[in-house]
Amino acid sequence: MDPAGARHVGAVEHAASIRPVPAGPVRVRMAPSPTGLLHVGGVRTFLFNWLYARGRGGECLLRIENTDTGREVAESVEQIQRSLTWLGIDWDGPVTFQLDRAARAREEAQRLVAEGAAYEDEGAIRIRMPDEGATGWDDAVKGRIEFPNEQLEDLVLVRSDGRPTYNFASPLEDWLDGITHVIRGDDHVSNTPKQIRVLGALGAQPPVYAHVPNVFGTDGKKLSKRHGAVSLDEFRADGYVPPALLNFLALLGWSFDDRTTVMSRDELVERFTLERVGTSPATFDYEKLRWLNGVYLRGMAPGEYPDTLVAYLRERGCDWDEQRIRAAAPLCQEKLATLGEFPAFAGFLFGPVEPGAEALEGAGRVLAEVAAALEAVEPFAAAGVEEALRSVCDRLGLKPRQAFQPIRVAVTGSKVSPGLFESIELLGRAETLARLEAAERAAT
RNA sequence: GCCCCCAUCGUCUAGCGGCCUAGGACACCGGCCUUUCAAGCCGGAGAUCGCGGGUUCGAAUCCCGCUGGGGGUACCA
Repeated sequence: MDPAGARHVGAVEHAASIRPVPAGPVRVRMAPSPTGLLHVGGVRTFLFNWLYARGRGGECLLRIENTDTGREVAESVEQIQRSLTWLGIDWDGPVTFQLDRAARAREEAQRLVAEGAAYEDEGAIRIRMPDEGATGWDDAVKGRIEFPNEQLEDLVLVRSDGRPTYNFASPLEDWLDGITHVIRGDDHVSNTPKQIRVLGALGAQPPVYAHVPNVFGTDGKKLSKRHGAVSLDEFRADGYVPPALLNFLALLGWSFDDRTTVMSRDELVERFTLERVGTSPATFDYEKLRWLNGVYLRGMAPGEYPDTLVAYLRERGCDWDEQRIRAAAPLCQEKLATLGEFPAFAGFLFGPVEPGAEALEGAGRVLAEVAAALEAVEPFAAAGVEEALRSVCDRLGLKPRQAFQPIRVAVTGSKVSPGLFESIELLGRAETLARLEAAERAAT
């Protein structure tokens, strides 16, 4: 035998690994299981699918991998759709369900039995796997991967109760749906040779496989509750905005170059390639997401920010006066990293405050002087307020830094707040004076 | 056990043999600005490229081994 040929072990089984690059349009699929809320790690993978398809005029399907039907499934499915839509990820055609093709799966399995590629075993149907050689593929992100066929067992295609298994249903559907690229999590690598074999038995060409790295929590373990928010819903509730999350997620396992971080949805679509997807798992960095969210919040147009803020607060069940929220928005836009911080930061504009006595210590005089000065300010606006406050400082020989802090605490109830003058303007003369007087009493 | 994958600052990453005395970003530290907090600007610290062998004139980049982590090994997905 030709020694050169013998060395190419894979060649023996290449019938199963030949994978010409599909010539037609790209078609990918996002395949969540309806078992709960959408997990950010999974969403990141869906995002890669979506970016890939949208970037080359392809299609992106949404397929629910359900094995069990249950009442909750419908809710979960809706939840998934709502979350993806919120993020700005859409899909083509109707949502499909794996279970809907159970009958077709059984037919195909029977066909395989008839052809001798599969056999019945205790009521189940198993596929015959080769014992020698190897099954491999050229992964679009990881390169060539091969598994010795002796590792492949005769896997069950259809359970004895008639339901197809995942490793049968998934490749079958990929084939039926004309999926050209399967972009999925790293954890599916070892399923791939099995699925390639299934496809081969079915007489189908395998799609291009691209296994993208998983996303881990801060301890290097699987992302879970104790790391913080994990579902899209939680991030939404915390006040993260879609473009920021989308941008952040895209950077988990993918990069455009050595210096670009902030990218719009369109830029991501235009720039995303599987070639630039990395191979090692990424850790979800909440701090960086927070920073990026702030970047997007600050970058919003003057009209967009208040709208977004109001919508967020309403969604959260907050019934504060809309006009006031809008008026407060500009004071907060550049200071908040998430919308969720607004209530704590600007709440003093919507309800009573309880200044801590320590911060007011010895400030009775300043408070009284400021109250008196504010009586005369006309009109009662930021510029006039500032002028009044500064002249009190001059008169008492205090540095603004020293004098403004107790005033801030008296008026906002906190040492950290939006700009003092603007805050006072918004609060109005009557309320400001009342708070100043209350604080003055507490200070003495 | 066996099979497969992964391994660059704390984190996300750039790097695909010489451009690297390893670049950027978040976080961190210091300064400026300043009514607080942010933001912004300037500067700093931070990686013997997991370890050990090779290959090469030259390796973070290629090869082998090891270690560590992850995944699979189901009539789970």
